[in-house]
Amino acid sequence: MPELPEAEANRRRIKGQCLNRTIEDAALGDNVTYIELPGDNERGRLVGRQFTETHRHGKLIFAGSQSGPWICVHLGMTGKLLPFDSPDEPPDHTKFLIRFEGDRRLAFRCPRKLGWVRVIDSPDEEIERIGFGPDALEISEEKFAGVIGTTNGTIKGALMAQKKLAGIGNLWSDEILFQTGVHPETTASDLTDSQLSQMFATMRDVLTGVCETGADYSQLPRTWLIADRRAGADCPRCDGSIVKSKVAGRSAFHCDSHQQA
DNA sequence: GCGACTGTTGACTT
DNA sequence: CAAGTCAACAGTCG
Repeated sequence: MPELPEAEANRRRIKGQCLNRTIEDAALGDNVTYIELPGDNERGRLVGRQFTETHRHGKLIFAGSQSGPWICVHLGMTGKLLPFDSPDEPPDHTKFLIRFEGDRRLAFRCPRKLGWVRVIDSPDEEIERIGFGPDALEISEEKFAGVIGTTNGTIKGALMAQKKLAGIGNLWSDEILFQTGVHPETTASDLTDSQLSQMFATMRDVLTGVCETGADYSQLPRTWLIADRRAGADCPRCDGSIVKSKVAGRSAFHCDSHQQA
């Protein structure tokens, strides 16, 4: 579950179920080669501490406290943070497991091992270190227009560039462009002020809308692309049809009628 | 069984 | 700066 709304749904689970409980243990799961996870010393730093607050920036999820330490989690393609209670067993493909006092547990499930977990001192420092741009739900319209409108590459690539704008990936970039009526290969710097303004509003609508459902796509309006995001599907907004292409190295889906190049 | 997908990013080359 | 390719991984689908 990898973009901003999915990260937000995972953050909320931690906030709801894993705060203010003393950590008794932090352990690695099975088969953890090739995946970045905290080492012995870093895991040891968590023991005896509590998470008292959470934070999210783009696709990154944080849990920690003012005095630290924090965990910083990236979900990759298939990562998920799953709180549960003993004696239930952790899910398959659990790579990192925190045991809180009492029965509460937090599992990081990550079958494809493209996600990671770090123990850090400060979310802001980590965001700075990685070099992420502003969070897509915190950026102002002016800064959005400045950052996106000056990119010489494709608009789809610009929306997905985490160092410009953090939080949007393949799926929701397609949705935003679909709803704004802009072709994914449009050169970003060719967009008009009006198009950028409309795209900013649509971006917020899409991201907040998905967040409100807890990233349950079945609850999203039928007029969105998401349910028909496959080659040959009828466009849910006009009499066009959905075509698949490759833009910025990713599979892109758009309507051949209301998203003209 | 094989090959080609897949919501991620990073390194590297053009 | 940006695009394209390859790489990392494992599950799923045809």
